[in-house]
Amino acid sequence: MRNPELNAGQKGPSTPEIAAWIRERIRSRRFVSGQRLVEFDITRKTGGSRFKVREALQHLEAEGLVSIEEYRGASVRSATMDEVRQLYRARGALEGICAADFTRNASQKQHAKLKKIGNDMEHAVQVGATESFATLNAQWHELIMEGSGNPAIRALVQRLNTPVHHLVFETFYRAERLLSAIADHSAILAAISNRDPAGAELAMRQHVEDGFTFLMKLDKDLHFGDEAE
Amino acid sequence: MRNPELNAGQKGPSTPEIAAWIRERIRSRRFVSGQRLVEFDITRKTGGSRFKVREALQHLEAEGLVSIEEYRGASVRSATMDEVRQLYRARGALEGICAADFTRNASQKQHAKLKKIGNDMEHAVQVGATESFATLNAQWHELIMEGSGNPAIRALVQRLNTPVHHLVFETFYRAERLLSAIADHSAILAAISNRDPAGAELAMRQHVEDGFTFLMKLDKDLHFGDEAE
DNA sequence: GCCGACAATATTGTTGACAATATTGTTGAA
DNA sequence: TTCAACAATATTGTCAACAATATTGTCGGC
Repeated sequence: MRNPELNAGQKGPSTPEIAAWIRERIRSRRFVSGQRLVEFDITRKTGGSRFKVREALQHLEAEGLVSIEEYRGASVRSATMDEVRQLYRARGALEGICAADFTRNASQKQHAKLKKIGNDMEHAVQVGATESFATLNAQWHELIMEGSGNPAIRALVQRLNTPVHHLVFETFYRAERLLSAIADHSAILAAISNRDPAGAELAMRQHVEDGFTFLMKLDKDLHFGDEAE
Repeated sequence: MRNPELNAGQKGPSTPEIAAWIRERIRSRRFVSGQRLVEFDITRKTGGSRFKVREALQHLEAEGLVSIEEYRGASVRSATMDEVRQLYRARGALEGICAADFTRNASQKQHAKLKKIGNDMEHAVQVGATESFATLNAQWHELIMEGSGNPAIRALVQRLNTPVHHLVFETFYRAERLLSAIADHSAILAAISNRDPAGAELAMRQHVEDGFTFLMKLDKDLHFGDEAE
């Protein structure tokens, strides 16, 4: 148990690598909400120096993933349900814009690819391949943001997603949601194909906000009887 | 010239204070785009230790205001015009959402205050009080985000604004823009008063995007003949 | 005079030690 | 037993010295 899990050559991992390591652990729920992130532990487990670990934590704080208190160090930040609602509202607006801009700016190739991913997703649902559905879904949304010519928004949305990932993950194991997502995607694709930016925007926003509604229901089921804090 | 400009008691300024000091200088164009921020200089001028200066710079990097390269340190990041366009597009979407939500959620008091600030702005234009117009304008937009019940979006927009502040600043010295902004605000207020969320959203988005159009024209005038980097 | 190689300086990255503070454990009395 | 005061430990914040790298200045050859 002495060897670090992260080993980048001789010199130890870089600050971004450490940040990514922590981020991944938060995503995968190995670091849970509220858990304190002790510098020394991370130092040992990643093999990075304390200085770099500190830097990494600073970055994560700026991203909103952890919160740092004086003399108490960093801990995993938990988004309240209301915060998640706000973030989803923002995401809906931003991805809506991207859908509209995709309609205007995307290349023929990107249009084709979007259609293909959509088909693959339908197939994944029929087969029941949940993980590949999740991957495809992420690709689908990424593609729309990419084709819209708005890398800045894309980066923004990526950040918005991070603090709520654990919940999103659960979503992909519910068949109802999968089917409804497929239907939404078809509607969005139809609007895009019809060169209807406003329609695409509206449909996309609805899709994202429905995602939140579903999430909220799910959360009620999962954390039934949890006490706060 | 030996005394630091920033003096917080005996122990020197804190990390956030240093960050704010740098931020302010970038805003006011005393640090211009591309300029390198040498740690030692900032150390001397603020009175903070190098360690804290470093931390402050890290924070600013995460905010997107400066970029840090290995062994070359921090320099003021310049947003390209296309980036500014994307940021404004995002801002339009987000503030649009806020306008719609303000219509639904804001208190009577907030409605009244919005109206009052609007009147004050008109007055400021008539008198030609540019600075107070700028302040009021910021307050006006803040109030809408506040009354919308979306603090997360508010924080997001605040970030979006920072990297383009120098340009925005110039805007407030052009009478045409001031008048057009007043007109936009009236339209937005009207929609809000009529309890028309969709109308408010549309008007707000248009307002923000018009701001960008104006900015772009302005930029062409100002940097006429500038060579790129 | 102009250009490239080398030396000198300046600047940043990193490490380790120490100080300040919080957290935990222990003791003793009510 | 239970609680508060104190001591011990753990953890983070800060600093100063050193190493690595970039930038600038200088010299010699062409």
